[in-house]
Amino acid sequence: MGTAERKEREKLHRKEEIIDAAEKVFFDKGLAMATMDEIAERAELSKGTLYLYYKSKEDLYMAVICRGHQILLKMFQQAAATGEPTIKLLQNIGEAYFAFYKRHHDYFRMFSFSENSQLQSQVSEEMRMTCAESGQCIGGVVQAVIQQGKEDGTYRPEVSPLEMSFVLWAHCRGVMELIDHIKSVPSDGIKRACSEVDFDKLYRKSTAMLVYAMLTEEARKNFKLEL
Amino acid sequence: MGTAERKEREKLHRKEEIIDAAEKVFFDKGLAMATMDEIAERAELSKGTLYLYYKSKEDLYMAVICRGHQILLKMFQQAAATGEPTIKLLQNIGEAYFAFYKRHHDYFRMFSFSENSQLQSQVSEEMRMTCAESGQCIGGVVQAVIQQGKEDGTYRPEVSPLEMSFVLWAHCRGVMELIDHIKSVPSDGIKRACSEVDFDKLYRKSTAMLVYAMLTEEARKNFKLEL
Amino acid sequence: MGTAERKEREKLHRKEEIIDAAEKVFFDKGLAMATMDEIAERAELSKGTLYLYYKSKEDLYMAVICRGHQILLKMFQQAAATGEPTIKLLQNIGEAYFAFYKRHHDYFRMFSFSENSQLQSQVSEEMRMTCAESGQCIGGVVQAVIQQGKEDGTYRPEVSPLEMSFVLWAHCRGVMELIDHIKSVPSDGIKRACSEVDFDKLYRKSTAMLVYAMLTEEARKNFKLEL
Amino acid sequence: MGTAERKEREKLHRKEEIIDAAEKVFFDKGLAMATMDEIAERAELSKGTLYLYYKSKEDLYMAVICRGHQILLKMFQQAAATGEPTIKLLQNIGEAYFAFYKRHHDYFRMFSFSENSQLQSQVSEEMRMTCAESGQCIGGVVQAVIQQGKEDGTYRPEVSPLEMSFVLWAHCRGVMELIDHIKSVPSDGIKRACSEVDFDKLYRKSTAMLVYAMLTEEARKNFKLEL
DNA sequence: GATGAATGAGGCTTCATTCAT
DNA sequence: GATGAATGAAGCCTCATTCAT
Repeated sequence: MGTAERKEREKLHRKEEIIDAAEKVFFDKGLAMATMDEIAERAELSKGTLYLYYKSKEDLYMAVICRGHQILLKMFQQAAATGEPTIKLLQNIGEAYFAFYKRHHDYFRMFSFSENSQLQSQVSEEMRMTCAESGQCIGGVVQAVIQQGKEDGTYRPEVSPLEMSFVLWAHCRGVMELIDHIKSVPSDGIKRACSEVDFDKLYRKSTAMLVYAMLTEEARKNFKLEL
Repeated sequence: MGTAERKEREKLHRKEEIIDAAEKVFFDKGLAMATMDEIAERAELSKGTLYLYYKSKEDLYMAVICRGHQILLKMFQQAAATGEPTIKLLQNIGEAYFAFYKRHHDYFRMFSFSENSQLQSQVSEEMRMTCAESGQCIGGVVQAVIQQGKEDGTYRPEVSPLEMSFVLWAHCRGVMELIDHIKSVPSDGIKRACSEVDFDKLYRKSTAMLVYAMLTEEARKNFKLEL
Repeated sequence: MGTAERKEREKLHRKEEIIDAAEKVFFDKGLAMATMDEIAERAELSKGTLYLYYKSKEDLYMAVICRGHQILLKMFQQAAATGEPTIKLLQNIGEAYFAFYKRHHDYFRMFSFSENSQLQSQVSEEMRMTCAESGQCIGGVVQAVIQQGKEDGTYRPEVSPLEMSFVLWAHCRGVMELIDHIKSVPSDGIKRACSEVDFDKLYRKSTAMLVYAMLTEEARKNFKLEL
Repeated sequence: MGTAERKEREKLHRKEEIIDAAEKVFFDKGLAMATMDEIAERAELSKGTLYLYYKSKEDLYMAVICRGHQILLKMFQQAAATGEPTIKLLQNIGEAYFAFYKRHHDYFRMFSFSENSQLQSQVSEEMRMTCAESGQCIGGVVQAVIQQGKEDGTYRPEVSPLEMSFVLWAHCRGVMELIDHIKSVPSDGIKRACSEVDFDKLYRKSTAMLVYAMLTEEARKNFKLEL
């Protein structure tokens, strides 16, 4: 019956509204400082209702993470679907990740925080799974592109798509975290030392270094690595 | 007079004892779940005494971070002082970082967590400075080695030691964080997919990829990059 | 709907219950020594619930003050509504204030304490306003009576009701505070010196002195001032 | 011996220094918010030393009160020693009290607070006595002036110097407390209502009202009471 | 006499979560 | 399904006072 469907739709819609409110609060206050009261108020719902849809504050936090995953996934998928040569696709993805960091700064920071093991232990099994899956999808896009690149002779045959997707993902994240940290830390010492560093370029360069190492001799001919 | 000196020494010693206790609790419970009560009990001191030496729980947390920095710094310094060729030295440092991750797992995790901006905002200006400085020393070791390698023709002239120290540091951290995360997440899905991945090797490979990209043509001849 | 009304009523009732408990504790221990624990226990509520109704211990203290204001206001209103000649009404109010001091000793003391500026700074803006208003109502009663007396020729035309209400109020309070202080201080020296002073009479006499000064020549004829 | 004397002098001097520091802190923070740490720091002494000279924070507070008493006493004595007619002397004292309120605002407020019975119960018997005595001296000056006025026919024979000194003292204090309260309370409502009240004049007027009532018929001829 | 490190009791307040309506 | 009042466990931190040096 349409009734059940409608109910289901409404339920999903309500869940989205809650996340709308939650993410604003989490962005602003962080997990520890956020309160269910504030989220409820922002969602124009009672605190009790929040618990009707999410088991705990931590689950709600992870639900926001999941939404972030969806956004990033979409960006990756678009980056990988331009029909350009595979070597360009990987660059596109790198750019997409950087764009995500810049445009969705708050999500990016939540991603890092969400791996905290104390947090994980407080999240429901179910939500943890959901989130892990949405995270894997993202990695899947990278893997697929590398696989494709292997097949068309761009990447060396010994390259493992799974491994290299890990490496690229971890690398990019590590570099962006560093950039983020340096920019946010109010240490004049560091800031002065880094005044000449162009972090945007550095991100691209460093990623290119990894890609370069994966290329076949043939592909390297068309790839100019600038340090 | 010796009296003042002794007092000073005892004060420092007491601070160390407090950190001894604090780190055990933080390792075990994380910042949020750790309580000053437990730390005091473990240090066999009253809670009030803790506050005589550290301004807040967060400051104490950062003091533990600083100790971790010291440990890592020492490991980096030893890795860089073997007298081996510069190309080896960077590998040594990479290995040292990985060894640190494995031996001092808890410190490593605290490092990541400590960059949380909510936390930073609760730490006293003074402690934030202290910690930032100890962190910079570590980077300094890497920079120096790269500089040395540039001078002896191992690394390309266009390599910037500051930039590359950032990249290497961030890369290694990113990869180790990923490894740590995959290992700790109880998602069977990921685990199965990764069952064949040798993470130790992957760490080395990925780091080598970056190093490789930095090498001069000459140096590459003696460097075998395995993917 | 009646539901909302009932809820509202219950809420007010709960607030009253909390004040019931709080005033007992404040009377007994004073602000500094009173604890929210004890108030909660006396109210048979959890401590958290207290904070659902009052923002802080200080706000709760002021809420008790407000109740005291209500009591005094009622006493003043009754004293001013006997239909007696205006000269008697002011005496009635003076008597009412003295009766309040004797019957509601604890409230009286709290009134003095509540003007402490340290305390005021810890009270919420909202509560401060509420309390200030309830205080002003009391003064309003005195003003009205003086105004009435001016109009019927009892008090001199140059008498300002606002000013004289201030003076009478302050005078009475000052005298009662002194009496209270002398009685409570365990200094034998003072006690002996005052053994012959009839404080009840003194209060009346001193107030009469002020009233006398306000009277028209005409009214003075019917007013016997005893010193 | 001179040695013992010198020691005594030094001890007194040290006690004064401590009060110097303490009063600054109490003026600034009030009793509850003041800490022995801050007082010690301001006195450039260790906390332990404070306790060598004063038994408790409360005792120290009362020691400051005593100093205030001395100041006021001196002002009263000067006011009463001008050789003017007795009717003027009482006015002088009233003016002196008002001047004290204005110049030594902080002492004045402490006077009020010091009568709090919770505080009294925490003060040492010894200090309480000392303070009570210094307080009585002040009243003594007023009494003496009234006595003198009785003898020279200014005040009615039935006037009791002890009682009237109480009344005048209490009255003045009550009026000044009210003025102080109105000025410090940030309630616009009250402020607007009082914008036309000249509090300095009101203080004088109200005090004159009391004095007027005490005068003999003869004396009243030369006394113009303005309301 | 002076110090200042150590104490430790205890206060206020916050919030995630539940449950009766 | 929605509410929101009530809970109650804990947490961080303060500070007057003491005492060994």
